[in-house]
Amino acid sequence: MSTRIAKPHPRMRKQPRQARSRATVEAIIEAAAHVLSGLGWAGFTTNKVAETAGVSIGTLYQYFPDKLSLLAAVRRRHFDHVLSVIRDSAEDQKPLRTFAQELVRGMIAAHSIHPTLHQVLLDEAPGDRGSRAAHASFQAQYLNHYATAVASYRKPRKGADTEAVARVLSSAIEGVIHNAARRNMLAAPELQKQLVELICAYLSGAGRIGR
Amino acid sequence: MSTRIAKPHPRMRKQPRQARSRATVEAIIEAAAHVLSGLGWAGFTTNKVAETAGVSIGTLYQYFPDKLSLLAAVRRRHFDHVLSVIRDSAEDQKPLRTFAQELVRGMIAAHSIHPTLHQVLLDEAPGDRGSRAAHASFQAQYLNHYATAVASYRKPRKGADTEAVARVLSSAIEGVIHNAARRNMLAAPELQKQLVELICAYLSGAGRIGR
DNA sequence: CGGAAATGCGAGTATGTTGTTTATATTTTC
DNA sequence: GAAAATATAAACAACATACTCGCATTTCCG
Repeated sequence: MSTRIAKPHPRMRKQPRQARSRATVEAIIEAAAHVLSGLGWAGFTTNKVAETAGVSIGTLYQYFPDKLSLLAAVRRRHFDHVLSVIRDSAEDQKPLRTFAQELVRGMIAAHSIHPTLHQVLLDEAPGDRGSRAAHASFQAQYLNHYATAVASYRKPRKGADTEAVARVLSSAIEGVIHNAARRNMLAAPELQKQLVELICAYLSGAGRIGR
Repeated sequence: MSTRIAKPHPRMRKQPRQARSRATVEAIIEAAAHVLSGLGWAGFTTNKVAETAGVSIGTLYQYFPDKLSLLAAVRRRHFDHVLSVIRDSAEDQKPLRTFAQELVRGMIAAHSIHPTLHQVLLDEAPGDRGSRAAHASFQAQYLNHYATAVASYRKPRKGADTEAVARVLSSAIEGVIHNAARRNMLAAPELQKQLVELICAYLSGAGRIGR
């Protein structure tokens, strides 16, 4: 009984056709994000992901041809989420403080699900060879949204590069949130408040003496 | 908690007595920092460290009983360095902007040697079992120096927790520097300038409207 | 010198990890 | 009820790596 398993293209993953399998795939990606966030890239093993998803290792390999494609799926999902948060915060013309509050609230919420996922994705995990364009695109959009906000809330000054300001602002926010996540302090209201203060103070450009 | 029966961490298996061996040990620690920073905790192998140090693996194990003791040595050295930078920046009574400039310059310099070492040490590498007290002590001193600066430069306000402000400030600075290190942008003068701006703006407490 | 101590070497080993496959079992569809 | 889709988990093969051991080389010191 030779199983006539058609394996014409081993690099193509199987498409989930029934509802059951779609749920399985979703569970796998969710578990992957959880493992990645909790154990880091070093602890990100396919077996561990399958176990966490409550699914057999064979099932995982039925939908993801290899480890990296699974990582790519997680990355895609998370980046889409974060991008939507920034986009929503900066879409209308709001007062500076309102913008800051919504942004901070959204970012904290996004990182509360998988506290260190963002950092792991950026630092530890290997950049995807398969979709390098997608990664660059995310970075560009990410910065672009910040730059838009900076441009609209900060009066133009001589020698103040908007892009540089956007980079400093975004990395400062990320740093604070990442640090808080490491201490399980994301929910602290004091943190949220001070982060808003930081953003408002920087963008309104105070503290400039004799310059 | 009573006395935890931790087997004392053997710092060094053998004490270097001659000048040659002292140089060897130094080379090993330096190489370890380099590997940790460049390859991360996952790429931190004893063989790789020995190779980088231009030293045989056997020599390494003559002075460090195991991998973790080597990590501990790197951690000790780096933390001492960073602490001294903060201490020096905040020692005298200087104008806010001067303090910020010295702090930023020092931190950038400290991270220019091994760009991502700090982050790897905090995030990826396992917390040392042998000297958990030392680690906590570093964290405490680190925050304490920031808190001192915050207290002296920021007028007390109702409901503004000094410690929370210090934590936000320090993590924001770390975030910016870490991000810049990842892009090899640590040397950019625009970064340095904007980071100083951020610190001054936040500590001078501008941007507060109707509160 | 010259012997002893200190230092350095690096192939080898033992032990584990992990991505992936495969043969088989169960569920869904028609 | 049969074929297709989906799930299972044991097993494997390949690789990685922390650490040891026997020996070579350098330094010390009378």
